[in-house]
Amino acid sequence: MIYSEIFFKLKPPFFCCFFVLLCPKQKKIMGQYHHRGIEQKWRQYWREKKTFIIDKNPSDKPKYYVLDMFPYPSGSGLHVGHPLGYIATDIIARYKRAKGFNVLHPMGFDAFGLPAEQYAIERGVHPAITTEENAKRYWEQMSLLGFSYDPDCVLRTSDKDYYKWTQWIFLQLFGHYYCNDTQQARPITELEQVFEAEGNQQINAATSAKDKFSAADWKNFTPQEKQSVLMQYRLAYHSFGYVNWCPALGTVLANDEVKDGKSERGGHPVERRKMPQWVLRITAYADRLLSGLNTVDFSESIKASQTNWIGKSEGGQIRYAIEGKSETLEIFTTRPDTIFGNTYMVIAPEHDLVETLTTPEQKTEVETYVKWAKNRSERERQSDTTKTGVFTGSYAIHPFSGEKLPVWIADYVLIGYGTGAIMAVPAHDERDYEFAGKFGLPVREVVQGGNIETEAYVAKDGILTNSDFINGMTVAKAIDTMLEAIEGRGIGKRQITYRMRDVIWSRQRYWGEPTPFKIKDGIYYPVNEDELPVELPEMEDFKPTGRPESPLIKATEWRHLPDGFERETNTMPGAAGSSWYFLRYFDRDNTMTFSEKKKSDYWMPVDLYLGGAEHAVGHLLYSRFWTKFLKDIGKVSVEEPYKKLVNQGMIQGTSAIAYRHKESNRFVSADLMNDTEKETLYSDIHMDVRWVRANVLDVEKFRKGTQNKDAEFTLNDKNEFRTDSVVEKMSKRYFNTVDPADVCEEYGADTLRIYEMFLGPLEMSKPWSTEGIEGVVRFLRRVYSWYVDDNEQLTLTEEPATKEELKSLHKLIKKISEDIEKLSFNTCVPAFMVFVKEMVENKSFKKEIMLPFLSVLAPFAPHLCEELNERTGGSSTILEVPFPDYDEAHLIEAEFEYPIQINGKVRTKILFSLTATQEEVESTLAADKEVSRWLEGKTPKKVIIVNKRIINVVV
RNA sequence: GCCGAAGUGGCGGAAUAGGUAGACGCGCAGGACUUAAAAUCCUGUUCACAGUAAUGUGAGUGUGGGUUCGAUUCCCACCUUCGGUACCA
Repeated sequence: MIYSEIFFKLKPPFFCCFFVLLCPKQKKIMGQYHHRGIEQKWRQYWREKKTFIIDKNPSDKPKYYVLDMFPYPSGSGLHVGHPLGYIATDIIARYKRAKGFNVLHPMGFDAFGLPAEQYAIERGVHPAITTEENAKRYWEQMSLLGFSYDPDCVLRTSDKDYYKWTQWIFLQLFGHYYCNDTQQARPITELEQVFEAEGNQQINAATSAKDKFSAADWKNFTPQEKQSVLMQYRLAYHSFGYVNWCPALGTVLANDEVKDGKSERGGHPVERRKMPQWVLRITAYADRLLSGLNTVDFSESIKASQTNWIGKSEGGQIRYAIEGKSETLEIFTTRPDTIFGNTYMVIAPEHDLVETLTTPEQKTEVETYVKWAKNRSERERQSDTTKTGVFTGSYAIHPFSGEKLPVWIADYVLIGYGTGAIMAVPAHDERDYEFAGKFGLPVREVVQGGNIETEAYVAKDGILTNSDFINGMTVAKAIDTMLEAIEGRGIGKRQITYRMRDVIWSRQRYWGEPTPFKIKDGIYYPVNEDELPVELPEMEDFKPTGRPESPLIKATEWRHLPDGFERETNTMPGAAGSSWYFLRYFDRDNTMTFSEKKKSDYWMPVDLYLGGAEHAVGHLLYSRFWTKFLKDIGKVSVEEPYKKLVNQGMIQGTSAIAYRHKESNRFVSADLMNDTEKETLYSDIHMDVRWVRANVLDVEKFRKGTQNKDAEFTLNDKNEFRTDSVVEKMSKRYFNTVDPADVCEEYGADTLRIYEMFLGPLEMSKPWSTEGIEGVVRFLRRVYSWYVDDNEQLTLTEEPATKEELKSLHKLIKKISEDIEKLSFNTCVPAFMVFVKEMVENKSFKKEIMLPFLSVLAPFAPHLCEELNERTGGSSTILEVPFPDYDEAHLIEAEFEYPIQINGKVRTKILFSLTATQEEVESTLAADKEVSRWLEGKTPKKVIIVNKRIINVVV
């Protein structure tokens, strides 16, 4: 096409000479690497021959399960940042397969949930349609990169054959409680039998129940009462409590979906609101989620995030009597040693005792404060930490000194943590110190070591004072002694508290799994298993209602059942489908069970799980929790779903910033002004990165691509318009996205695969830049022309390889296999480059070398290697060609050129046999001219020889 | 504040059971081919100083110390950047 354009523009005499000149070149070009034809051909081959489809039945072959976190198919399609992890896992998958493993490498779509639904609402198109379109587009984009996903595994969490089982698992959670004695989920029917026989006094279970009852009580309960008691034990339960309500999204959100008081998605403000909700009792599994971390291979930062999120803290729960009242106040503390420094009490504004404790004199003040505090948004509360509070008028009695302690209400005490009440020890807690200072409450030092005149002393280091029977003890000893004393007097107990809350599992949104329940007379009845799935009704108007209720409420026909029952209308959160999808890939079409145990016993756990660090707490905790539960009920055998987890770094975008005058439509080249001018006189405008190369804007492309046709440009003295560049998240909104399909078209999929690996370590974040991709193009071109000459003839010869050639090859095999195992893909690329360069330079065309090389390169550049494998006579796909093993025999060296250091500085190099003795080395060194020059006549004190590394002469 | 990760040429980054710092690639400079350009190939490229040059000398992996024959790698203190998290008692 390019040539023909030139032809038309040329005048006839030119035309002829150009044509003559072109001919030999044309021929040369024919013998060059053309990625388009090759890559298309092999993609088609793989598809038609079903190369990537494997038998999912258990076999004798060792298995390897390599999994990517599946994407939610957003409307913007993939950008070059997404495939980074997919390329890495594909290399692993192809490598392991060639190493003889039975490899499962699936891909699917996390299609339900908020992002997909928001996109649909913005477009005004039904989410079922947008999801379908987007998933299709993702799949096409992924196919371009040559990923070896098994097409028979592909699943969507929004398919009813899939979400049937999401609902089924939810019902199992509903049907079980957690027994703390056996540390295991048990059927709720067992619990009913116990209640029937002996009440709940002896039950040690994970529960929100506070009240104790006897067998007789149980029998007297109404059916509603019985159900509401059981709800307090179920692992999936319905409750009424404070939740994160986001009015803009029209739904409640889980704690991990709220960041800085705003919704993670969209950044809308979030309020606290009391609402009925479905909740999962993940806290029952807190300890197992924590201890399981020691058995898996996750990065330190992920383990740390999860540990922090679970937030286990050990301490004591202490009951305080209230002066003149029968009620008691329960508090939780990790510092019972400081109890003699306790000078007042604080309860949260939402605390149950607020009303009881408020005296008539304080009533108005308390009501005003509580109302103010409750209406305060999370955001305000977090950004403004100055202490506020109000006195209730009541006093608690110190359990040891008998002192009267004023009870205050303050919003620095959170209802969601511990008991929602604290014993305030201002001398040894920063928050209490600030509060006491502000409201003139006494500060009493009980641990020596700080200066409480100026600040609270919080270190757990010092000797107890002013503390009766624990005086003179260390903090650690005092904590233990005090806990003993509390238990001894029966005023409290040792207590472990978790920061992690039970997770709210209902959303007032359309695009999710319907929660499979029917309601009648206030009782929630699970839908029968044989009625699953409860299908999501098709609705024209699926938008949020704006009220705290699901849009499904409008599906009246669907909702009202003929037998007088009403369907639950809340749907499940996006995290539901992703909590177990890894169990479905290898048994996608099973209609009898969610995942056949025989198969999961073979395939689970996932050997390598790769994905973004943003799922460090949410998805990873939920899926670990579900796996543990499914193990408890005997449906899977693994305690942990992922053996090894790696987070790939983000590929950021490099945005191009142009400056437009604030008063006019004039853009000024960035090098023509200073930073102050940029800030004060100009607005930053993101330019589409496709218009910019090396910080210079192509003004013509801008004019063609923009709506802003009247823009004027002030160029610099080189007639260029320069932009500034900023590294930030790759996103449509910043016009800095790069489509992998464009890169594939221009440079090829193999090039993109290798280039993304070459950019740097997998786990590190790095900005995208196309500068440098040429190096990879040149490399692949060189590989091609090593096998195929300018006349499209194969170069390979039958001649036996030399010792040196075999050594280089086996060094490469060793390096590549070791580095792939370490996931160090970036270091593989230079090894390939050096090897090929060496072979080409030495004009080495030995089949003995070139055939194994193809297998080694194939995981990285599958299309090219398939092509060359076929041309060199390979009969099967390269996936079936075993990855070569290296042979130590080829790697043995007889001698080594040692760098010679004199006093730690390298001065020369001398070749020694690896068997040379210390004496031989020393005498050679003594005779060496260069060495003696540096010795300046002195005798060496010591000669250190490090085998195959270095020789250091110490003078 | 707390937790985690990371600081190496103009740039992306190599090298850590302590052993030649800067592999490989980009960029840049020079050269070959070409009437010319593109493409391709070759050479050089950490910095400073000296020399016409080959080369030589010194410094050098965020900063300051320490251990060692030898430190990018280990130890101590600090600085900076990024990510997570935060009134969690």
